[in-house]
Amino acid sequence: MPESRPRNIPEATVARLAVYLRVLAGLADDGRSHVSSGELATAAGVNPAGLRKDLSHLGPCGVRGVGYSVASLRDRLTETLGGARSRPCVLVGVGRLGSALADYSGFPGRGFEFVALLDTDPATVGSSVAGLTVAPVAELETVVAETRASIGVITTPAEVAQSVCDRLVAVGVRSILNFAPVALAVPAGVDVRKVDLSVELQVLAFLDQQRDSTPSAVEPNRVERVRPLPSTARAGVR
Amino acid sequence: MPESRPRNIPEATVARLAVYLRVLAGLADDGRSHVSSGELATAAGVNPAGLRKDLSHLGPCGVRGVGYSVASLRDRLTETLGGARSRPCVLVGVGRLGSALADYSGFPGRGFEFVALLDTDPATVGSSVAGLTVAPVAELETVVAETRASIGVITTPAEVAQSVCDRLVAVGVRSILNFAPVALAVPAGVDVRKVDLSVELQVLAFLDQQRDSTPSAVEPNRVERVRPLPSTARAGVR
DNA sequence: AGCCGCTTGTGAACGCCTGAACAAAGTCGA
DNA sequence: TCGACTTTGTTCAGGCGTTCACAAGCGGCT
Repeated sequence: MPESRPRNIPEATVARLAVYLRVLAGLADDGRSHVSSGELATAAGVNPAGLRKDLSHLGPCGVRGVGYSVASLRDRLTETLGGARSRPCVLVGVGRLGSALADYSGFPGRGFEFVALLDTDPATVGSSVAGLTVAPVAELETVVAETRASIGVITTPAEVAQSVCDRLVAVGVRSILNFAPVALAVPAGVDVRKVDLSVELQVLAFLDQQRDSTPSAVEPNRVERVRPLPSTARAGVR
Repeated sequence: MPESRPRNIPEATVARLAVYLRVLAGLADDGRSHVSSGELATAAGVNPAGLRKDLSHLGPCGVRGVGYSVASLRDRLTETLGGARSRPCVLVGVGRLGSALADYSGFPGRGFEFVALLDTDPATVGSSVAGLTVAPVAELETVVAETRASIGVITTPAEVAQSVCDRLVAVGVRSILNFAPVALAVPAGVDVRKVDLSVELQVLAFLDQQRDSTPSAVEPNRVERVRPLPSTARAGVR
């Protein structure tokens, strides 16, 4: 019985599960054997009730009156998130952002693993980044076919992002993480997640400006800790 | 009359406004004078109706039957998002990710501007990144006071992120963008946005795995183009 | 000058996610 | 062995965001 019943887990929940997994890894290193939902929630920066709801998506995995077993919950999350083996990822565009991301492959058990890095710059091609040798982007089709990569990461300039995306899709990549500031057009059946670092800063700047405009806003809200959202977190006066 | 009435714009809308602004800048460079909501929406990767709703938050700014004036809408978005002047940002942790971000300061009119880069590594301190000289992190308090920075960006290792955050908050920074994989604890009145690159990849890996587990899922959904969300976009079979 | 077509702006419904309160269950102590 | 406390798992209501669909308004053509 490989997968039990988690047929449809909300995307926001999946993102939080990954956070829980990281916290649990830290707790395991500290030698902890059990955790309560409250402690785990504060460490992850979420609401305890929400955490329990998230965990309920993969069936009962805690013991009432005691809490969650760190090791077993960690293993269960690892299995749910990453499956048995890590999925191979290809990264295109080994600039500063690209090489920083390549290092996130870090330790296994995360569900993904970089198997190839591609770039056009002759000065970068051939160099070693995160234990991999950078290959020329001209070999994209060959590399994807050999590694059977199903995930592509685009950290190229915006001008070439769409063409790189098209080539990735053409050779079978159906999951793409896009850091280029463009909206990629893809056929049905392809997942695209977009991360826009510039937009994140602009949003923060807007909130900062808005707060200055209203020194003491009408709502004296109080929040003790950060209240994370799918990918971003906010807390404080609005 | 500086600000008209946009007292409370949803955060998700603000993120999209930043995207629209970038698209408009490109259209202006191409010499376009007017755009329809449909064209702008496809370029930004959103729904036309949603785009109009987003724009409605800052009052009527289009002409019925014609569309939006590229230049005037761009100016209006610039004013709304960034205000009159760019807000000063301090970045702590000039690694690969940090230096990549520093370059995003790129051209002005984005609402933010890096005014200082800090790091602890003696090899990095003193070097020039994105036109700025990296200062030692020990001078954090002095630098923030001199530059009156109100936004802090944390691209340090996770171990020191909380202490850096505490120091930033102590000297008056009330908006923080956190790239370290930890949940920062901050007092009320401080905004924290978190970007977790590792989680993004894990979510993508999960979706990829889930799709493989269900070759032909129960729902034969069809989507022609990417359907973006606040910070991420997805499209395709689930 | 009047009509037609196009586009914006807005109102309402749908669905999702979040947050809180309640019941089930298991353990520890007596 | 029984009771009570602790903590999980679930259910319910509330809010937010997105989407669809229609009315209002403006330009261009005849």
